[in-house]
Amino acid sequence: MGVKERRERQRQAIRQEILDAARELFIKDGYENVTMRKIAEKIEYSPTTIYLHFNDKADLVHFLCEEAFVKLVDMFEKLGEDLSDPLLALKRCGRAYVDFGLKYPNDYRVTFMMNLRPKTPEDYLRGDSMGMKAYGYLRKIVEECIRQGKFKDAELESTTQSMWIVVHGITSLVIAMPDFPWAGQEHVIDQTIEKIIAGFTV
Amino acid sequence: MGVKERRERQRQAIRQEILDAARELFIKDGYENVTMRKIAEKIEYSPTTIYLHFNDKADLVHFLCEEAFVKLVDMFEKLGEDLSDPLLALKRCGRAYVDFGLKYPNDYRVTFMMNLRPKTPEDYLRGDSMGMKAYGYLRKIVEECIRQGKFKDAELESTTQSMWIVVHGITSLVIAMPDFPWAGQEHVIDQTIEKIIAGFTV
DNA sequence: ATAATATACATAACAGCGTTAACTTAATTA
DNA sequence: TAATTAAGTTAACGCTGTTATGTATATTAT
Repeated sequence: MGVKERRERQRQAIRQEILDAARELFIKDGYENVTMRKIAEKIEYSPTTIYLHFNDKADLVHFLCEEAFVKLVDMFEKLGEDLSDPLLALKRCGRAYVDFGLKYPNDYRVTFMMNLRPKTPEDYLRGDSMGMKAYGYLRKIVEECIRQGKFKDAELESTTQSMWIVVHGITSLVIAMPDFPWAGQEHVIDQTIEKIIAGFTV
Repeated sequence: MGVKERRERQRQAIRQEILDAARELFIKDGYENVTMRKIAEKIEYSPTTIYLHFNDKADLVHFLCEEAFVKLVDMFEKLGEDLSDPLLALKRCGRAYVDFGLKYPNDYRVTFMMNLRPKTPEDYLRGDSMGMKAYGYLRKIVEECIRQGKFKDAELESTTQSMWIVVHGITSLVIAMPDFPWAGQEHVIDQTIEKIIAGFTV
């Protein structure tokens, strides 16, 4: 009586087809230029089939972005292992954040620059999204900086948010204005991260 | 023979009508929810009339945003007058930037978070947009910080960009995630600005 | 005064979008 | 063999920005 299981497998198979097609288009063209019809055409199904697997376009793309952010979380987990030099870990963490955002600009845009599917304060506190999980790892490193006395008189939550603000500032500005005449993009990125850390280091 | 002048006046009058209607809708509903048809209905013209005055929707909204950014530039001009304490001026300048962005979130979104009508490097260097003019004033203050030796070993352009990155990070993140549980929004804003300045202050 | 011209609009339409309702077809179960 | 369930399609709705075409009016030239 494995008929239900087989059907579920088939169901998941086409769901995956949709995701793969959508991801390819999304990475290439961004949210606005991915259309349900184009996805459908790519997998040779009718557009309405997509709605048997996802509530709407925002739902589908949100799922893609979560998949991408898993990679960021993975990277953060590794960085959080060695906290012997938390300031260095923090710097590397910030740099990893920026690099991730620049590697997946469309995913980053949807997650942190567009406010598609607006969230409530509770959504954030639950921390079920990968973006928020990454925030948690950042906080852990900041916590260790404070614990080891590298940051003096720094309050955990607000300091974490300052750090987040800075790496987001870099990422989002470079994504939004890639052709801006940066004074050495690499240099500016590293410098800004270093200086905000220095600002908290007494 | 003032007929041409009168026609031009009438032409400008309806252009202004379009701008006023568009601005009202834009401030209230944001770029995506302003439609040419809604603007047209508001001024009781056909939608196509708008195209006699603006190339397209992006063109029209861009004009609105430039109008708003004039206010930021005005503010910056005043702040740039007294540079006796350039660090304080820089802090106030950063704070003014953020306050402006939070006061006109839709204008800020279009100008610095959406990359509608993508710009070339030359566009930036010409510095004809109000956003870039504001950048110029920021740089002037940073320049004075360096000149007075408040910032040591700081390079003008990259330091200015680091400052811009920080204030943009604050602004864009708060705009994109207004319901995030900030650890005291005012506090986080001021702290982040203060700490990046401190980072550059040896 | 009449005819030609230029300007200011409007109407209708195109091509696309996300999404929903209704229908068909095929596979499974009773 | 009949009833049921699921999968997928077709057609349509109500939008969107934008363009091509037409019309009426005001100005200019004859």
